[in-house]
Amino acid sequence: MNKKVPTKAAGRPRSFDAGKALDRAVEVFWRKGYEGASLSDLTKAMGINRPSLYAAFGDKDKLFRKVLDRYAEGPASYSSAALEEPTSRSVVERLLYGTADLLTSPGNPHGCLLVQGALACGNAADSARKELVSRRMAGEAALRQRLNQARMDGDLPPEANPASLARYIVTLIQGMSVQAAGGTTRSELYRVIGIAMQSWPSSGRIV
Amino acid sequence: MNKKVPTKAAGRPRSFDAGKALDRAVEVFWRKGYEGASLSDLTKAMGINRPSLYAAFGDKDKLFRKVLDRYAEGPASYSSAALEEPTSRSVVERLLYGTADLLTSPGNPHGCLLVQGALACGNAADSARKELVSRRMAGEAALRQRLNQARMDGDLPPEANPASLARYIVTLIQGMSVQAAGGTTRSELYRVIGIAMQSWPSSGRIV
DNA sequence: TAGGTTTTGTACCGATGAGTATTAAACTAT
DNA sequence: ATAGTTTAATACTCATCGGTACAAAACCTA
Repeated sequence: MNKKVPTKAAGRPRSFDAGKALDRAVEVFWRKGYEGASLSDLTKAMGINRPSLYAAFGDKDKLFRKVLDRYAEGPASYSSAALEEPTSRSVVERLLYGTADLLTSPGNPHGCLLVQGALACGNAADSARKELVSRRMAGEAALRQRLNQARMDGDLPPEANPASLARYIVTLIQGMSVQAAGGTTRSELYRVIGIAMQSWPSSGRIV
Repeated sequence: MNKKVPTKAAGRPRSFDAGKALDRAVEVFWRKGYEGASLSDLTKAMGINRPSLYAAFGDKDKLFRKVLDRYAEGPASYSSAALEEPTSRSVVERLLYGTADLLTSPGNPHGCLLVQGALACGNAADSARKELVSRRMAGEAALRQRLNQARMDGDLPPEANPASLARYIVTLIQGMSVQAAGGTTRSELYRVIGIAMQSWPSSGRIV
């Protein structure tokens, strides 16, 4: 009954915006990776003290998961949205160009959090690394399913291999992330995409 | 004059094989990255004590450079060798398949040291990160030059863009490295290469 | 055998890592 | 006002980080 307005919970009120703080954490993990982001880096960027971080977000690992969720719903939201494009070609193009834009957007670290977060690391970060592997695989699976449906719809030729095509696109995306981390510009990535899309079915050849 | 045989330098002889120890260090950095590889990891794998490591290889950063050199001359030597193939197409195919093989070779970490070494990291590893960016760029430049020459030789059509083609191939290679780190198998990578090569000039379309 | 030189092993250094105990402060409810 | 509850800030914990001092050991030359 009294649920909509949360009745102003008791106790000292939180003096910071948890959402804003989480956004700052996203940026730190994005630029430095799980292992390279120290709690001092995080608390400094978030503008809060260490115990506040632990009270609000749990330990470093839990904070990282929340950061990944936030990333998926924020900067990387184009990714799931792209799957709703009408044709397989437009799905893939929106995915590729959207990625290129995100990877080179000024004000953000140049790279993809799911790749930069942890590729190779020490034991302490291994849980985070596995989480990233799992999320990358989930993204690939979603694209594969979308391409599978496209083939059933006749939007891709019957000889096309949705699994391999999805992997091809994801491989490009992850490669672009490494490229962007090394300073490759947006227009350079666009040219790579232009070449890559020549392999796409229905523009001529198939797989 | 007396230079060929080094006259058995004075002092207590080194009790380990520096080359073998370096190979172990390659493996550790390859699997854990610069930041994730602690000196304890390294000395343990190399079978030597900490002061021996510093005496023989310098500090962690210097050791890492030596590891990168060793990697280039050893596991990644196919890379420079590929540039000597007769046609641009065989250059690129040898590069791609050689990479897929290295990335999925049993007994080695699955991934490329130049990518796994450090993508995003804390301040302490930033020098290593920059070194890797520079080495990746050097590899791309070498391929670009080779493709440039191919175009001048008529081995690539005059409308081809060697810079973009080189970047496309390198992007694929780096993407495959991320894929391999996530468990993608060799045959799956082969299928990606098969799709990717459909974009290559002289098999039909151009750029 | 004695002196000089280099490596080895142990034990340490200060700095920083993640995580927490504790008390003061700021709020609500009675 | 007073009690109960939650957050805030300081200051700490212990483990590990990269790097090194020091003395014993193992070699060469003389």
